[in-house]
Amino acid sequence: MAAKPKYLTIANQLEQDILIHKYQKQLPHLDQLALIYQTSKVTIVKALSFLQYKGIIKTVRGHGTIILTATEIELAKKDNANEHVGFTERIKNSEFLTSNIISFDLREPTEKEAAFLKIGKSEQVYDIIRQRLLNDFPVRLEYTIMPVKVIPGITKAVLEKSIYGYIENTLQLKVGRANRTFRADKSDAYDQLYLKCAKTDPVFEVEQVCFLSSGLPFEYSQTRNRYDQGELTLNQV
Amino acid sequence: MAAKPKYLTIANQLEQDILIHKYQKQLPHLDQLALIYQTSKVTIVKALSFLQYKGIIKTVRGHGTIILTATEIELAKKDNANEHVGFTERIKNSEFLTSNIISFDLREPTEKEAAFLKIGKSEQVYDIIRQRLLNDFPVRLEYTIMPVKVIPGITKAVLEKSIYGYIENTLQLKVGRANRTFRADKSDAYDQLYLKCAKTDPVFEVEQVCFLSSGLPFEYSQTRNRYDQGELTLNQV
DNA sequence: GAGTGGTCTAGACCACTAG
DNA sequence: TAGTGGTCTAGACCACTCC
Repeated sequence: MAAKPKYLTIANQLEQDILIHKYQKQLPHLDQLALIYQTSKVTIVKALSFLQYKGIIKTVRGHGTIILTATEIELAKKDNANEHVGFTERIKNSEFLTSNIISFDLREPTEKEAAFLKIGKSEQVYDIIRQRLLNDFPVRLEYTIMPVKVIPGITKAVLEKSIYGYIENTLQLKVGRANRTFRADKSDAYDQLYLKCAKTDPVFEVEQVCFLSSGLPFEYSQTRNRYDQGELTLNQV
Repeated sequence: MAAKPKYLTIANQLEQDILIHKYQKQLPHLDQLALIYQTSKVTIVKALSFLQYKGIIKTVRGHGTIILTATEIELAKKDNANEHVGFTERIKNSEFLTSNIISFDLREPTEKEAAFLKIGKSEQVYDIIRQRLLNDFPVRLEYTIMPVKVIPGITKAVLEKSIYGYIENTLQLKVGRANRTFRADKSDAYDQLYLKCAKTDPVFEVEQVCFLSSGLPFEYSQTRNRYDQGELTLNQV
């Protein structure tokens, strides 16, 4: 018995069929698909709504289910919004991402940080600055603030590995939602030093607040990306 | 009879109830909600999955439906990814957005443009450069390329009003998906001139390809935002 | 094991598109 | 008006969490 729900199995099968051009511009009718997959209409609808979400098809009420053009499907796959989730820790395929800890302190939060993390002014936070290198070339500078109360026991050893791994495996906490803001900014002296960028080079900044699945904020961070090493692509309706 | 499907009506009602703290940390069980709203369980599930998508609740199989913290809900509402859809034309509440046409020409596309727009090298395109001002202050510089064949009849009068309005109302075409890439870049001489920014100021660039609902690409554009006037916020899981 | 969310069915009916 | 996608029901059963 497949662990996957039937509608996902059907969605994946349909996706394959679309990719090999088994269907041309349109899929068969819902009833026909229900017959083909020996299932009910509602299940087919669910499968199709998943494919629509993925940017592969488009349903038009009263008309039919249209397969998007190859160009649209191709671009939809460039969407990397989810790769920025846990951006701090994500390692891309076979690339060599390393950390260089620039500083690691304990202190009280600023007013802004306390507000973002919903903590009192006297509750201590870790103040972590890390340089991230991709194949030995600096790509990001990360300023991370975390409340000690929420994420206890961070050490240099943890920072050198993965904070997220520590949170999920050692502390057995689950990471939930995140809120990220992307913007351009001027580079400052630290950027120039640690990103090896010119004085006139901008940086691509990602400011984020991350929550545990319990709803507790556990990280406020600012990531300064070399402007030639970070961009975000979205596919939208 | 409400034009809205029942599950949306229920979702909106539940959202209101959550906002006025009618429920504390958790919603009633599915069966209970089905009873309350005199509907079937599946409809309730659909309503909840919509609220989950909106970032208001979180369903946990085997446990219940949890209301996210006020902080999370608040941040979820800052997501402005969809405001960047039709960014070129969207006018914010009661703000005064105007256009200043810097140039408007017809020419053949570059190789890159032809590739993005899926047209031949000899098919003419409009080449439009517009400065956008918010309350008389320059905020964006837009470079827009459109194939004449796809969007015929563009004039300066159209540009001064709204290209999207012309496409949808006059040409009766429907706008479909868009693919956008956000990045930081150095400002160039034009940015400095038309965005009134300093030589060292960066710009926040949005590069996009837009499609008609038919799947035909109709616009390739690069929008250069003053770095203090444009940012993108996403809320993710 | 009790409780709760998720999936699935078969069929009715609604809403929209297009000729 | 015919064809097609969307919603809805009532109830069965599955999958997961927590005690």
